[in-house]
Amino acid sequence: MTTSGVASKARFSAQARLRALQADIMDLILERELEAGDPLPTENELALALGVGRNTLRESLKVLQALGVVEIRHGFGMFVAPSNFDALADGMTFRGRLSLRHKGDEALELVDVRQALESGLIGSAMDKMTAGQLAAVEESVTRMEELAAAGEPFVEADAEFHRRLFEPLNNALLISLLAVFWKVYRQIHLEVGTGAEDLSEMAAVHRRIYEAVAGGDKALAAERLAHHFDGIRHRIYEVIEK
Amino acid sequence: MTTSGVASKARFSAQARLRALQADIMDLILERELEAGDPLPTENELALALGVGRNTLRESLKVLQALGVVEIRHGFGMFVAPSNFDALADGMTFRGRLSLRHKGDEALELVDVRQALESGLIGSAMDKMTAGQLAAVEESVTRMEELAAAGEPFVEADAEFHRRLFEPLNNALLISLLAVFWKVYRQIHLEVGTGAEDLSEMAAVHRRIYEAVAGGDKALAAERLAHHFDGIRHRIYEVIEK
DNA sequence: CAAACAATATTGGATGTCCCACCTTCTGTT
DNA sequence: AACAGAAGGTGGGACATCCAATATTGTTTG
Repeated sequence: MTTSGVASKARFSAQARLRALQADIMDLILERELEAGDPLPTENELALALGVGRNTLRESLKVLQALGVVEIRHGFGMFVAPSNFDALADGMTFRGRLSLRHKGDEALELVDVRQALESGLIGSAMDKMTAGQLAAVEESVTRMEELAAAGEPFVEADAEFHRRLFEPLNNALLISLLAVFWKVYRQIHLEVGTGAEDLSEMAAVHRRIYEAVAGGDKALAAERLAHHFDGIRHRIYEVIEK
Repeated sequence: MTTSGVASKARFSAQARLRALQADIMDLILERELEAGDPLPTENELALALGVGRNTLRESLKVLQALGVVEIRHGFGMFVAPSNFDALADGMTFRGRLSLRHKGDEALELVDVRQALESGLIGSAMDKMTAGQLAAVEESVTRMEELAAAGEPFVEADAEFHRRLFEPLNNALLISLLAVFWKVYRQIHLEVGTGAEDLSEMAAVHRRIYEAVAGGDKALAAERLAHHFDGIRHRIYEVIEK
C-alpha cells in the first residue's frame, strides 16, 4: 500500500515514527481547535509535550511546512498555515526533469493530467464566468500578444491567463493544483527547448481559446484548450525518441 | 552548477535557505545522472559536499522523502525514490479536517476536484479499456455487493474500483493523485458520518457506474460518476450548516 | 563443503548543547 | 510625540555523542 518495491520489515519503524510524529502535531492542532493563522507552541514546548528531541521535532515540522500545514517564521513563531503547494511543485518538477533524461513517462503523465483538468473543467468555469472575469481573461491575452509582438516571452501572462480562466469556479485547491502543474509544465518546457520563434503563434493559440470561451462554445473551448498542450507533448516525444 | 557555498550575506530568509538546500540535493541527483533506485551519498558526505550540518541536511532530506524524491532506509542508505504521495495525502487530509471545523470550504473543493478529474477522464479511460480491465472493474463491484450484503464496509473494494477504472490510461501520476483524493475523501467521510445504513445503495451506485462503462455510454458514465459524489457533498453541507 | 550463526562495519535515527540570526516589544532619549 | 536602541524570545544551525537497523564478512558447525 505504501510503496511498491522492496518490502522490508523493520524499515517501517523509522519511517513510521516520523509520520506518527507529524500526525501527533496535526492532532494537537486539531485538538486545540487552532485555526489558520493561530500560533503553535514553541519548538521547545512541542518537543517536551511530544516527548522527542528538538532536532527530531524540527524534521517533522519542516515536512509539515513543506506540506503547507504550518508556517514557520524565524524569530517570531510557528503558525497554522494556509495551503501552500510550492514544495509539491518542486518535487514534481524534479520528477519531471528526472524522467526526461530517460523515458519521459512522468513528464508526459503530468501534461496529460493538466490537460485533462483544464480541458475537462473549462465548461463548468464558463457557466459561472462573469463579464468582468471574461474581460480579465482577454486582458491577459492582449498582454501576451503585446509581449509577443515585442519579442519578449510572456511567462507571467501565460500563468495569469490560465488562472483567470478557472477563477470562476472559486476553488482555491484547484487553482493551486493548476498552478503546480503550470509551474512544472513551464520547467519542462524550458528543459525541452521552448522553440522561442513561435511566440506569436502561442499568443494566437490563447486568443483562439479566449474567443471560444467568449462565444460560449464549450466543446470548442475544450478542444482548443486540449490542442494547446499538443505542442509540448510532441516536443517531449522528440526529446525521448532521439 | 550546484552553487554549493552560496555566498549569501543576508536577505535570504531561513525558508529560502531550506528550499535552496533541497534544490541543491535535487540538482546533485540530476547532475550525477542518477536514476530511480540509485544510491545517494551518505548523510555525512552530503553534508560535507553541500557545506551544511548534518541536522540541517536531514531536515531537507526528510522533506524530500515526504515529497517522494528520495527513499531513506535505516542502516542501508538513501536512494532516488519512485513517486510517493502518501505524505501529501496526510497534509491534504489535515487541511480537509481542519476546514470541516469551520466553513468546510477546502473539503468541498477537494470533492469538487476529485469529481472533475474522475468525471472528466472516464471517457478517455473507456476508450482504452480492455476486456480484462473491464472484468476487473466488475469484480470490484461484485465484491462491494457481497460485503454490503454481509453488512460490512468495503473501503478497500471502493478504492480498488476507482483505481481500476482509470488504470487503462496508464498514467501513474493520475493514479497517485486519485489515490490521494480518495484517501482524503474517505477521511472526510468518516469525520462527517458515513451513514452506514446505505451500504447496499452505495454498492448499487457503483454497479450502475459499471453498467454505463460496460455499455460504452461515456456521457452516462460521467453523469453517474458525478452523481456518486453528490451524497458526500450534501453531507458536508449539512455539517457546515448546523 | 555448505549452511547457519555471530561479529562487525556502515548507515541512518535521535538527542543535548551551544551559539547565531531574526523579530517583536519595551524603553529611553531626543 | 517620534525615533533609536536594548532586551527578550523565537526559530536556525552546527557538532558531538550515542542508539538502532542493515548488509557484509568471518567463523563455526553439521
